[in-house]
Amino acid sequence: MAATGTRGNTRDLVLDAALASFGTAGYDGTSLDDLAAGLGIRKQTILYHFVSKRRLLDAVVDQCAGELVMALERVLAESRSEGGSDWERVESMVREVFRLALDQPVLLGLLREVSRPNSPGAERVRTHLEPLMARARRWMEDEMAAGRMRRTDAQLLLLSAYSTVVGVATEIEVLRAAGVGPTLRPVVQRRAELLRFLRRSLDPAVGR
Amino acid sequence: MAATGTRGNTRDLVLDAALASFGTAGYDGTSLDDLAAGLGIRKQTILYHFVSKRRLLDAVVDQCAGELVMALERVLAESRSEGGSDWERVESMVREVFRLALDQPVLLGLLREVSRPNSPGAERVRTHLEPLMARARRWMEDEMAAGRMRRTDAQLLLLSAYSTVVGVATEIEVLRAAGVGPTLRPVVQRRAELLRFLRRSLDPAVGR
DNA sequence: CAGGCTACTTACCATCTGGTAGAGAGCGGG
DNA sequence: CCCGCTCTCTACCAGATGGTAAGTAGCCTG
Repeated sequence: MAATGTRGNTRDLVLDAALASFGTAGYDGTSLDDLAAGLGIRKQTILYHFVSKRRLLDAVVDQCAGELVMALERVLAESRSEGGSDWERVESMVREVFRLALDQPVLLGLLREVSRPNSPGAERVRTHLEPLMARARRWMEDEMAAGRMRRTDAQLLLLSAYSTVVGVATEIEVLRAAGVGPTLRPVVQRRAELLRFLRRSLDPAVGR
Repeated sequence: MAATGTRGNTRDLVLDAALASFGTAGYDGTSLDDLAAGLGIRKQTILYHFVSKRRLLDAVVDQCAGELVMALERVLAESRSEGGSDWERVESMVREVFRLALDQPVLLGLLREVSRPNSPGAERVRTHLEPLMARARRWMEDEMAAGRMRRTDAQLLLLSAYSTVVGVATEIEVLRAAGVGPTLRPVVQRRAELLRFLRRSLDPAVGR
């Protein structure tokens, strides 16, 4: 039948809508019926593509994590081919993450939702991010050993940077709740703070 | 009947349990049945004291906001009687908020839950915090006008500080999820960063 | 001791939840 | 032409959810 069915894009539509809903209303606050209704389809169509609600969340997380990893991979490759310094590489990664976060605010919502302990999907997001983190950590520790990076606790630094990004989600919402329009300034400020923090922690060429 | 009923403390027990559950599992993730079961009472007892689930959340928010306001009021009074400078006053307020947040991590959980847009209770928390914010803002603007405080956007600064505190909740959870034990260091670091940020923005006696 | 108030209970309910079963439409290949 | 595959639908369900109604035990007061 498929009223609007131009091939198999229903799955993607569901994925997008689910991302938005999970990111704003939360997992528990999202009902498959509402989700389906919003798309003009029946809940069973969702369950056909994604077996269960839980697996729908998994799929959403997987897609987002995939996008993130790809984007970072791309930036990393560029920066490497341009032969930038460690610090320039770190900076371009941070900028990319913030760009991604601002382009798709829903991503931040999902991240926030999923970074709650005991949240379904928390584990899954961790399995996605852990290799990324481990890799970054190893790289940083190598650079530290080679004296190209200032010595510090790599893991703690990475986690701190991570939660700063997640914190941006909170901040945007807080600002909107306070009636402040979608200002770019606080976000830019956060980014500047994070970069300053990282630079102070990592760049051996910076005093103090 | 009242099996354990030593006067009217059931209400408070419910309030505490609700705070913990709302703060960790979220509003939608909390069921009155589970909440009651955890206390060894019947759901209807909860509804007797708090009419509806929604109003239970309101009561929890009210109590927490009340505690916060009282704590801040107290610190403010102390600092004033000691005749500290503006900057010392700001610093003691920040320290108090962080102390409160670390003493009762559930508070941060609730704040996080409730600062989500469209969240029931978001509006209520705002009505509690708005007068506080407005007051702080007026005070700051007066101090700025008198030249005792560096000129800046007071509201944006306050909101930024607010979301930093909420962000601490995220950070603690992220760290625990990453297997890092309950370290105090990142929190202390955040506080130091916030204080540095505020000092740079406000204290006319600080360079740069 | 009757009456009412407080605190909590059991009984019950309408609605919503995620999920199962199975039918039907379109379609491509043998 | 019909079989089988993909996709979506209707029909249905068991359990959970928030909430209502009404009862009951203790207790204070007139």
